[in-house]
Amino acid sequence: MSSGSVGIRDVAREAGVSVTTVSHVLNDVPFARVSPETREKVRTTAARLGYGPNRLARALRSRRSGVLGLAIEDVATTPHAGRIILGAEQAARARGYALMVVNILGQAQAEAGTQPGLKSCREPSQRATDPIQAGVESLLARQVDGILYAASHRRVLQHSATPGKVPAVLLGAVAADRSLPAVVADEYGGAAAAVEALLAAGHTRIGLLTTAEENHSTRQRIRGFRDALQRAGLDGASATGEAASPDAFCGYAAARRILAAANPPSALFCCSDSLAMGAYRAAAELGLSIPGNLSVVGFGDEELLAANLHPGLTTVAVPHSEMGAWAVNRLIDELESAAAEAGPTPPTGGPDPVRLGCRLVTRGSVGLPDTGKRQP
Amino acid sequence: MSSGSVGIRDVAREAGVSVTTVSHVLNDVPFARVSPETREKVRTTAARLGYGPNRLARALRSRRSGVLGLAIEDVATTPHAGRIILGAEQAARARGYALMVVNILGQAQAEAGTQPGLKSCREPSQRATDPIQAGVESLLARQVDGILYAASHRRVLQHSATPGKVPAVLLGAVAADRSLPAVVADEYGGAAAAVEALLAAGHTRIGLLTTAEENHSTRQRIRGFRDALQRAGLDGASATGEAASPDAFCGYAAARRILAAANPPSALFCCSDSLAMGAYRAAAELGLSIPGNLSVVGFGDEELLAANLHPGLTTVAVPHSEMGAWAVNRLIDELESAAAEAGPTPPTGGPDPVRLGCRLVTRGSVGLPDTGKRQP
DNA sequence: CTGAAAGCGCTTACAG
DNA sequence: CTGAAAGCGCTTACAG
Repeated sequence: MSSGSVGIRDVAREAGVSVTTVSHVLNDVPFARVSPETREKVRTTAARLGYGPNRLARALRSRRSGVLGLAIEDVATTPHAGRIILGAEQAARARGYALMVVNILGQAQAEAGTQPGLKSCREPSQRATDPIQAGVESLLARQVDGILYAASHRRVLQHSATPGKVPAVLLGAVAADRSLPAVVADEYGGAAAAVEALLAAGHTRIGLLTTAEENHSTRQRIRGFRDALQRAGLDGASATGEAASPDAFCGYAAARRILAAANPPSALFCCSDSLAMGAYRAAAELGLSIPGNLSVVGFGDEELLAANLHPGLTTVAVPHSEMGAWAVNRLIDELESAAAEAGPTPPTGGPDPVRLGCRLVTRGSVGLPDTGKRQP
Repeated sequence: MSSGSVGIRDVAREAGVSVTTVSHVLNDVPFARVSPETREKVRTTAARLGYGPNRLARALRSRRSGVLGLAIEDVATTPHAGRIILGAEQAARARGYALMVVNILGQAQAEAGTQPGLKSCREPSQRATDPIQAGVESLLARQVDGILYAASHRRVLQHSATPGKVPAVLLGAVAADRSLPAVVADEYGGAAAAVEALLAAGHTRIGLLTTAEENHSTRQRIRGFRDALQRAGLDGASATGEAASPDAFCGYAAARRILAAANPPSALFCCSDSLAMGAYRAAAELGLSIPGNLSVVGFGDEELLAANLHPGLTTVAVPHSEMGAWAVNRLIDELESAAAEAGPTPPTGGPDPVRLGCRLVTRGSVGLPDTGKRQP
């Protein structure tokens, strides 16, 4: 009904005014002088008829579709995608925009090899085969007002000549030339917060369970871990285990190595929840109870893992939903300021991406250091 | 560039023909008689100028936006949403459509209480507060050609006066009056397949680990389990454990009860991967190795859990991506047949939803029955 | 304070 | 085989 066949012309006729006036009133056009009585009449008539504007007509005429395009990598394989979509869609709807979504396939794997970019560096003839290019272009062809690009793992995106002529914001990635606004999670700070919680509980021997994989996220988490320990006057390099790959089994193997050492740590900071899951198994096999004999902190807050482990895993949550909302609001701000003033696009927020804080989610895996004697 | 400022008029001028002809050629209008030479000239000119149609203008004129609306429940809290979006978007793009996504919040919880419907049964004044209504209406206001509604847990949706005047397809749910096409997963068959794998391995004492929660999915899985056992001449009611809630901890408690019984089963069919995770812990505590002493099959194929458990969990995968694709294709078929013929909408596919098969994903948790003596 | 008119970029009868 | 013209439903200068 709200998108029924009643148009602005019907409202105008019923209210006894011109379509111009109806348009002015319903859109609250700033400089339109319309008497309060007329406004009221138009409003009630529109409501009575169940008038809803045809967004297509409006978009065509005003050259603004009110639609934001979200290009998102590996929507089905990363559990984060849903939260980004949630945050982005809510924020968009709250400001009167809609979200069009395209999936960018296979970036998790592609990343391991060459670094694909927002705009590929290959010859034009191969362009169509670049999934990023293809996805972004299908959005552009739909007249979206702006684009959000969400990378599944943080990395640097080549994008030379912006995705098109529309503004864009990056999530979980930065542009190689820093020309695009970007929002990332403060994983460094999140890791530090995790360590600080361990320190606060009294731990002084804190091990690190990480993966050998070269990855920006992991590096930030390790740095956050090391720096937090150093600030506390402790050495972070002692008990480190590197899992061959970021799954629980490799985490298990690495954790066993750490815990079998001469002076094993009383707590473990794990660079992912999967690794932490492996640490749980290692602890169980070694007869160490969590958190009685060993405290564990994970990273990622994957509900499915963290809440199902026993005891529940205390872990660092990445603010995906907030990142989605931030990116949308940043994009809309740019769109609307550009529309209001013919002035140049506002500064993109500087060369550095905005960092949103990671929250420590406390469940049951952190306790006091084990003071007692352990079974030999 | 493809959505640049070059319009059909530019192509027409350059090619020395009318806009009508350009439109006819580029859209392959069936009854348009255009000479091959002219066609060729138009095509090359369009390509040379980098012409891309303005979808907004096309949509306004043809009354078809080429956009499908996907209303999806609990996108951030269920791990399935991403796969549905993936399948739906891929299928849509392959047929020239785009996907607009809105999130329907809080249905996982709402479901426990009253059953919300596609169209709520409350007074009109409260409508705006119904999240389903609000989401679907925001899609309709955007002139989508059709709607996909994806429920997070299968249930019956009240929808009396269809979401609007556009066709709709349901995913993981059915309409109360069966008036809408719907696609669901064949969870009954999936459960049966899991049991059959266990039977094939030689198991005859197969326990059931389920939850007390009243839920359509769970009921189907239980029925599939029971019927498969019965077909094999076995009794499925013997070793059953009901977890208070569907998480790993309750699964653990229930599994301990089952396994502590006098004549414990040699295999366990679990109605979810989370429950299976609990079963792993129970087995470990009882000194039972998987699959040496106990075989386990889960349901859901949650990568994060199933692949991280040790050994990997053999489990039933729900075809979310295929459901998304099926629903999109069904919707587009309806849209396009309605456009071609003025004839009535084709039958909705009968009163029953289409059931897509669930695949058994084999990892390492199923083995031969334990023939040997167990530690007392 | 209000309205007549142009036009966004297409598609679609319709005429020839 | 091809084209002139109307019109989808709005917004936006512009005139009064």
